[in-house]
Amino acid sequence: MVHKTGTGRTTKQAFSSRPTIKDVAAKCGVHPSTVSRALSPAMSHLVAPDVAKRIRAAAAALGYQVNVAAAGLRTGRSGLIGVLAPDIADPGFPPILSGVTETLGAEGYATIVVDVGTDCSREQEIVDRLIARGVDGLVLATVTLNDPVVGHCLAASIPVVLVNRTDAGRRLSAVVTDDEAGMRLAVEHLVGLGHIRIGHIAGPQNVSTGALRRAGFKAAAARAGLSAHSIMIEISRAYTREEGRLAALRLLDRKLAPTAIVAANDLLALGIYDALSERGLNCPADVSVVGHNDMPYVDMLSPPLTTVRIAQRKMGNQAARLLLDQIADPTAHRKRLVLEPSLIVRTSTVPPKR
Amino acid sequence: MVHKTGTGRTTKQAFSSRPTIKDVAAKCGVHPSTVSRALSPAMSHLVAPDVAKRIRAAAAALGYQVNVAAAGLRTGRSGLIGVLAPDIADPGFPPILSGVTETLGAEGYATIVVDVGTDCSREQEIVDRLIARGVDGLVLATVTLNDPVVGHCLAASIPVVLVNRTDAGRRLSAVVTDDEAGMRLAVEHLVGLGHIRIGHIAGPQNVSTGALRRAGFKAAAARAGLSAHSIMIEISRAYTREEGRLAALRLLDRKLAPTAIVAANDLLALGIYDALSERGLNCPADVSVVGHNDMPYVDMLSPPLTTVRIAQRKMGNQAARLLLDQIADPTAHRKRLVLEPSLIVRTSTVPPKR
DNA sequence: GAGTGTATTGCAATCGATTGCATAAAGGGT
DNA sequence: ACCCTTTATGCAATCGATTGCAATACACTC
Repeated sequence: MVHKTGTGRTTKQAFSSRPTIKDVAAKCGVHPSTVSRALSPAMSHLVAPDVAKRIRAAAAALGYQVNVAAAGLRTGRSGLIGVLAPDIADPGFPPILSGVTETLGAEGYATIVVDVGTDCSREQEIVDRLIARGVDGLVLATVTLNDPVVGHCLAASIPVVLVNRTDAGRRLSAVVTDDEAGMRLAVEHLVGLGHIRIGHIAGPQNVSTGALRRAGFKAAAARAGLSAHSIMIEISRAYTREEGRLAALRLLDRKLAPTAIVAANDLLALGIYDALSERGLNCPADVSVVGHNDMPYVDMLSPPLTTVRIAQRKMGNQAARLLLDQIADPTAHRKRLVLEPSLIVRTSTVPPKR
Repeated sequence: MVHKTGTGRTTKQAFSSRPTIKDVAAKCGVHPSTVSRALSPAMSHLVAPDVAKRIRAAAAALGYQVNVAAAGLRTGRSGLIGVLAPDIADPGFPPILSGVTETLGAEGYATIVVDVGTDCSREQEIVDRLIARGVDGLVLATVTLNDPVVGHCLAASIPVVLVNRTDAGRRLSAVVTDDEAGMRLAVEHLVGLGHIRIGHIAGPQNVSTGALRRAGFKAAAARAGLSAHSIMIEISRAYTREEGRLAALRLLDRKLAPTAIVAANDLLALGIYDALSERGLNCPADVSVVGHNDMPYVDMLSPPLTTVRIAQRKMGNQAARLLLDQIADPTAHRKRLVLEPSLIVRTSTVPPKR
């Protein structure tokens, strides 16, 4: 007769499995709901002070921590925020991320960071997965100008804040820097040094920073009195050092090469340095270079890079705050914060030769 | 009398709230459990092929996605992994993180990355919070040699893998590089160039990389025939550029300054560059410098940095794999993977002057 | 001492999914 | 025809916490 009842199953939960609210309740001889109330700041006024104290003591003794996932199931809030990053390995991004997690962490939220890479279809899927995980909000640092993911998020009516990059329709809240102002600073600096043939290596034109900085470059050049044929623009396909190198080569190989180049991004500027040494040219003697972002350690390059500094950490902080506001009041209208950039002059820019 | 009852509460869930398994079940005229089975690869063989197809179609039509948190409550698995990072802004870390998330993401896990900063007490608390969130495992890149958090994790009997840094007792699985071998490569390279007075800027001695690299430096020097008083060591208090600068100054200000310095970390090497220019010295002419980690863009420094390359991404991949194995079989014994470093020779190292 | 509050606490439903067990229907063998 | 498998589906408990409502106890007023 095989009457062996399930073995090992009876262990129930002995082991070192985490204590639950029931364990605390049992230890105190009260109902779980009382424990829940005692431990919730918002509800603790409903339980007798001495009982509450006893419960808190028991909870501490047992090492009890509320199961956030279980609580979230009931309350509908997971305390999770999804962050989509274009490329974590880009040194320009971590400061933004720091800012986001700092502000969010202070409010008890944890962040799930996903490195999207280039693949745009993946982006949609990633957002869906995060929503399935029950995130309370999303921070997107990846959107392209006409990104389908924007409509997708709107349809899901989930709080979203864009950071660094914005969408064409401006349908979502965003924290960005003034891309046009940044380029104006760069161009005015170069014109002030005496440059009259200036090149620009633009970023991908389907992301706002690429398009806006290019427009800003053109506007600033015109404003500074440079004619249309004294500026030249090459568009890179990605914000990478290699793409920057390729675009810079195209610029340098023109009949009338520029005496200064403004990059839409520091990584592109690194590529310019590569291209220059490849062509046997010297920066800044032959060509001045201006970057954008002031990512960490560009002051250690040879030569130290003149670049447009943007307040990345602050950008992250403010994006997080905007998101928190939006979670607190989902009906609130979308907002747009624009941070002012500043120019950090180092030694990659000098007056043109003779 | 304030008898206003909660308004707006009755909304129930109309809105655009996500569909649940019940909605799918209703639409197909089957029981939720059937839907659950149809949608779970492991259980779908239990439901009739045509019904399963109908269910999948309905789920797709409704845009249904399983609520991972709810499922996790029942199954006890959250699909979440916690990662503790020493400092996200350190360019050396993102590649490790990429590796971890890549491997974990492929298996359906999402990662919560927390930047711990310096504060050690915070670390304990962060781990507790992550456990409360129900993470299925932890990747720690932050442990110190005698970190109380190790015992804490052991007590919680939660799968943990250490990465890059290890604990003194070797009580947890870990993926690290051969710190001693790396220093041997550096020292042998310098000795081969003819250096006979070599300095070392060690990292904090309470983390394994700091202690092991220092030990490795000493061993390699002895092995290469350098006497104890021809090597000199300064210990930095943190892996930062500023601490590197300070330690380098101490080294340079000794009566008999070294002709070459090996840093335990590239960030420290940056500080050496700073200190050198501060003292009016030139690298490599006056002092050769070797870094450690080969973090991104150190090839663009002036001069390009000779450094010990470690396979960060691979380290991340393997740590993730180890963690997955440990989750699959919690009784499995702890493992230790040691990756071999290699030396990348650039132009920051040359033979000593005359 | 009845009436009216007010302060505490318990009860039970609920969130969304999973899964062991029971049941029902269909197929097969003799 | 009957019994025994298989196969497919439904039922209901469960995971851990929260919260509206009900119930009890105690205090206070007149």
